[in-house]
Amino acid sequence: MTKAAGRGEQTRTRIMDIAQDAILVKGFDATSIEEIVAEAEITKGGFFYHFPDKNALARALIERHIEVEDRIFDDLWARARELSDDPLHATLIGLRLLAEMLGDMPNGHPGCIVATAAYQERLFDAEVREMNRRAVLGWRARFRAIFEEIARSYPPREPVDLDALADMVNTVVEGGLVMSRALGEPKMIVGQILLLRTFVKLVFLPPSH
Amino acid sequence: MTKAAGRGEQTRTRIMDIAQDAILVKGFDATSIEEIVAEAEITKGGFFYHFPDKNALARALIERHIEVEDRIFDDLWARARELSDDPLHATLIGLRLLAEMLGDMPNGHPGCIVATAAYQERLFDAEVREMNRRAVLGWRARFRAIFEEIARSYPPREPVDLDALADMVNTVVEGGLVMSRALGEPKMIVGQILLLRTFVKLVFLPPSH
DNA sequence: TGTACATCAGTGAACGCGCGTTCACTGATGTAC
DNA sequence: TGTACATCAGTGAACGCGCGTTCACTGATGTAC
Repeated sequence: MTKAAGRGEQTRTRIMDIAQDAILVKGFDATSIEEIVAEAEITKGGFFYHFPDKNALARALIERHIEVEDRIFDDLWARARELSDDPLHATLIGLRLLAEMLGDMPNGHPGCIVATAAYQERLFDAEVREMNRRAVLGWRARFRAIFEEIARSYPPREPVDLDALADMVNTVVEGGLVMSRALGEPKMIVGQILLLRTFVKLVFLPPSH
Repeated sequence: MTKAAGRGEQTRTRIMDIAQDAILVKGFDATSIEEIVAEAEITKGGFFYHFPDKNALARALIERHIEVEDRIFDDLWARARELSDDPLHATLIGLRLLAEMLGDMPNGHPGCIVATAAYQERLFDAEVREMNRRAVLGWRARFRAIFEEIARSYPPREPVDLDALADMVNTVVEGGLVMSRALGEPKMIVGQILLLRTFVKLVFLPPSH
């Protein structure tokens, strides 16, 4: 649509980028408009030209974050599907790609705005919380469809709730982000995703020996 | 040690309880000293009699939270060990007890202070971050010992990194907390813990048929 | 048993600073005629 | 092609309010003699 973004659009994006980096490190409240505009090299008034108030910035960030995350999942599973037609093997590849992507991020992955919002509930209005909820439900539906397809070809060796299994992907991502932040070991999340991959393999793949 | 807590000790504990509830809902910054002392029915001055500054409150909360969480794991696995001498079955029982405990919490589990701190890094000093790190490493060591014992009797069906598996317990707890908060479904975390239990079973238990 | 002093657990008023928000104004770019 | 006007993307100064922190003082409880 917008081929070349205008000056305003560029500034708006710059504000959001700077704000996101800071918020993921310090939290929403601890990130002042003052420091954002200083780094963006505009004045406070300029900020309020782009966003009616600070909450509008939060809403815009969450909205964008959800879109980006959706696109990442789309891309990874599309690439995985190119590498294997079998749904199970494609998903095992997808999980490996996901682990690689999280491991390749320089000085640690950014963390998840959705998680930040979840732990700072009262800061945001009902609309934001609902956006968050629908995003998580969307991820559930996405992975549930994938696991359903797998289960048709590979009957699970133990009864598993496919919704729970679908949620598990994001549970491990979110939990892994929290844990590797707390540990100060950005690579720790890679091992967690690969372990989830082993679990998926064990659930669906028949014993080979 | 302190058999009957004195008046001061009681007030201090009340402040911490009130603060913890509020912080888990709104985040640290969004929780003002003013609202804490209002609910505790003391004045601001009273707060600063107990804590030199607001960061000292955060440190005390994290310290206490880690102790409580340690005790919970101790208790659950001790009870599980009473119910089965076999390390694998005891752990499967322990995970079920953990799921039950998280599910039984009225109006949702409180969430994890460690996670809050992880996402609000810059608010806290190096000491707090180090406390957090050592707590997570402690949990890793605890569960690694358990899984090592299990692995001696039940050789894993797929090669698994025991440190990663040990971390997985807390990854699923933390991730489950984030996800069930985002979803507004407090029970969702129960399914995630039970799914982890299924994984542990699949990794160690030989095929029964 | 009564008195003097010290410590504990606060009160209550004041302060100042940062932060979000407002608003009148402005230079540059785009559009109509 | 030049002029008039409108819109865009801000500037810069001011405001006010909440929040963390300080501090002098105080009533109740504990301890020494």
